[in-house]
Amino acid sequence: MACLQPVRGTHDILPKEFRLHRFIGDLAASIAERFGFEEIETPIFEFSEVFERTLGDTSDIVTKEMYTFQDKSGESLTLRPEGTAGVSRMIISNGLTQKLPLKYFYRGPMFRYERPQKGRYRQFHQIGVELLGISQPQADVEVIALANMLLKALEVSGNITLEINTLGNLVSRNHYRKVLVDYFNDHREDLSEDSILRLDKNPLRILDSKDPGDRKLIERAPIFNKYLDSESEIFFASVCRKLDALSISYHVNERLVRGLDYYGHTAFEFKTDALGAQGTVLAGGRYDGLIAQMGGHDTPGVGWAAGLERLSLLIKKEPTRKRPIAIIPVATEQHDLAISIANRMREEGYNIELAYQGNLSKRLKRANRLSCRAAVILGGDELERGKVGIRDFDSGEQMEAELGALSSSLLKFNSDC
RNA sequence: GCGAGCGUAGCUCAGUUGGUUAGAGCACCGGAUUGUGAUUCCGGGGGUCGUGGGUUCAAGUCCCAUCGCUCGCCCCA
Repeated sequence: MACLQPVRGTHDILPKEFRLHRFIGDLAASIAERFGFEEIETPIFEFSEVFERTLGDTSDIVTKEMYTFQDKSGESLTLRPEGTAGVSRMIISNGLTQKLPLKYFYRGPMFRYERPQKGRYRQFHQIGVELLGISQPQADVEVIALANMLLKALEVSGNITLEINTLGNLVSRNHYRKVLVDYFNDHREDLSEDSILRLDKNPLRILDSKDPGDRKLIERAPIFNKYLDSESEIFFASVCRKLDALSISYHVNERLVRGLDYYGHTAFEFKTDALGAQGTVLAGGRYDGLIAQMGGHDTPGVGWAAGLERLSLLIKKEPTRKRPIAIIPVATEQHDLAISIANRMREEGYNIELAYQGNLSKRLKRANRLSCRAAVILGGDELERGKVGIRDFDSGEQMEAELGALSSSLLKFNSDC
């Protein structure tokens, strides 16, 4: 029986949910297009090195969180855990750094070997954008504005707030890290077990700790802003000023950090309180060091990604779709006619449900259940006079129409649901 | 990987201190109505009670293991 279950953390996407995914994805693609971002797709697996190289050997991520396996030739492959590394590899492989700046939108499944939680799965789906080749704050603001516009268009429920922070440039960040490590070392005995480990592996992440004891220490911890050099300061101020100019509201969260070394300057997250512990709906930042770290020419980049599963949980209104019209033969004698009328109407752009089987009552019942707007009823008596019945499911009225002028008679039944 | 809670029909759930043949609503299928949907009435199919083991005269109920789900921790690229 175990084999008939989906693998832990994966799930089937049935039509209702799929419509929602497509709605979000299509809307995102179209808004991205307004900003000049073109949609691309990279493979859903890469040589493991693509991801390992970007992550370094530091964290749990490589050992614990990736879907890594060997293929038949012995190559180590990894199902992509996120989009940026693949896009970066694509840019290097195709020599696209000749044509900077590059603006890409992508969507598709991602894989992480994690324990499932609310809005968090082993196979999940993301949309994302990357803007490469621009080291000025305009790029950061462009991608944030795009994200903001998308969330607004989606009319997502829950209080979504934009939190933003700067991680500074490399010099500032190293300086701050040193100060932070010193501070926490002085209070080592008060740190949680997890955070003592983080002190060595990833000290900035302590600022994100949920442990109440840690949080007290964090409140009094040195703040990043004070250790920014002037370049970092000017950069962040410029991002904020431009957001103000666009009337995009944000909250500066000095504790907002990123785990990996290639991140710098802007980091941002759109968060909601409606999803428990998994409150980040859309997150991104500047990753100027990434492409160089992967072995390409030093190329700045900034982008974000958002999970469709989480976004879906926040969508209030169902996406609409065109209601179909049913073509219903009364008896088997009309089946051939029905299928040819159905196809003709489809060629003219109508959504047509052909009633395949059952008596008239059942066919109508089924058409009704499929939320058809109307039914074209093909009965022997009417057809002899060159007519068909048209039943309006909303009003309950039924009228006759010329078979030859069917298409125009159906025009008024174009509606969404 | 760690912790807690939960697994009874497609869905939501009931099932007494362990006691005969495991129930309801919704959904589905059929009929009333073989040329007219939603309403109504009548009927029907569906379950190895997540799985395996144990205790017991007797287990959906108690115990152990395992799988899964949910929420949280770690991690969050």
